Amino acid sequence: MKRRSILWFREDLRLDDNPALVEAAKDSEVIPVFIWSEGSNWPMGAASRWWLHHSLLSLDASLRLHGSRLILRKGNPLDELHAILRETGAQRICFNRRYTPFGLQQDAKVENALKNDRSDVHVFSNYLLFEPWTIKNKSGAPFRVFTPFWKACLAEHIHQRSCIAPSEWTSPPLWPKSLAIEDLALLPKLNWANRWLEFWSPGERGAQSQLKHFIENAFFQYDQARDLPSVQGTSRLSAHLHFGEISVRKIWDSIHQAAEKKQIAPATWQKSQFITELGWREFAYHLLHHFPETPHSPLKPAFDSFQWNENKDWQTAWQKGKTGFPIVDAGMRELWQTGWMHNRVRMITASFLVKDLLQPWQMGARWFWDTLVDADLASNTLGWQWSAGCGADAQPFFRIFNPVLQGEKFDADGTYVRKWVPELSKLPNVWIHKPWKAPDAVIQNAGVELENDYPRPIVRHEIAREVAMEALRKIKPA
DNA sequence: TTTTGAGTTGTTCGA
DNA sequence: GTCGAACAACTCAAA
Repeated sequence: MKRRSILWFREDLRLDDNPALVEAAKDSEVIPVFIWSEGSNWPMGAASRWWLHHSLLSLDASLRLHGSRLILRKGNPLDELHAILRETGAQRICFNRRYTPFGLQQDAKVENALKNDRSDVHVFSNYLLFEPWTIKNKSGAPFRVFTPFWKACLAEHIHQRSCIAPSEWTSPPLWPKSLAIEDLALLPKLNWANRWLEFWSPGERGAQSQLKHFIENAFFQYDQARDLPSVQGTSRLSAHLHFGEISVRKIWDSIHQAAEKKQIAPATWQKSQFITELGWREFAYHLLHHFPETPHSPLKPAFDSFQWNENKDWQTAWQKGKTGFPIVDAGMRELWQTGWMHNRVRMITASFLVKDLLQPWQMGARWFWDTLVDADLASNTLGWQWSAGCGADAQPFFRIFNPVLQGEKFDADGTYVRKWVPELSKLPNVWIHKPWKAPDAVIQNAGVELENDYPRPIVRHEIAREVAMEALRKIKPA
């Protein structure tokens, strides 16, 4: 009898460069399975669930082209895997490792339990370029500064061999029972995400075409364009990467090839800003692994004593994009309307919440977690702690962004603000980032009535900055 | 052990 | 408008 293998999909919703699939298909019938489970202390946010819903549909469609299909289950993963083993008589289970503290822990439990039951378990690594526990500084401790971390990574040999999907594989004579996608209830109940398919193409095919598009149109201009939120200068691969619709190795390889074609040396393209961004993703997982409390606690303990000034009205204004600062409001509305926000604007809105409004960074992190289609525990944590100044790169005094300056610098012609804050669209460029300073006649001409059509600023930045500086000075050293 | 240089993406002030 | 220095201050990483 031919071997029978369960291929357990999680954050690797693709067929290409999927070592677990290659192993599962080796001389074996393949049973692809996805198990929806909500046991984690960071249950998936609403926007990510929307993405997952569509990604699973896409994965099932790809599998069906191979005469296969995706078996959907929900509940405790170990129980479900046991049930499927019983139902199908499979003897092997293959999966790719996850790297959140919860994911690693759960996978270890599952792996041990299954091995104890004499199942044949194969676990692979391909979510990251480097295992978080292999990179160490000269004292053998984890890095807390990005630059030496990434330098140490690049000095390592990168195993960049991708594997390709088996051209065909066999299916079992009978499929185990599967839920319908609707049974997982992943889509939001409100009609919040209805238009998102206009913005995004979840799934492996969408991921690959986005990568191609990025390399052809934006990679070589990344340094100049990545900071401009009105321009498609970034990769927009984050959600695809998070769900493993494309592997980071595949991205690395593709850029390698494109650079080679232009005769750009490895030493050069490996130092490019975009590759460095991949490095930040590695660093985020490095930190999350070594400091698993950081999704809710500051890496720098001194910040435990920081005096926040919780204010529900301000939090709501920030969430809804009604702070009176156009660049902040544009970002928050882009987030709400598309499930995504440009990276530059993530920094601006985060700095504003934490420094200008003195709201706890954890509150912002939770909001992003729920509303971003690319929500990733490692990157979200790193980003918020960086903005708050309590993380791996503590320069809190230097990181109080001026929302007007940032707007004028990175959205000079106001295109981004006009798109997401249309009530200001008729304001001339000079005033687009500071409508409260515009002369009455200009405001009237633009058809805006401050307070009714668009709020006045909920704080004065110059004062808020001083207050934040004072609060930062008061932090007691740990 | 001590010292030294440096740290993703800033802002403000004064010349 | 542009430029460089100062801001305020600490910890990390390596020599």
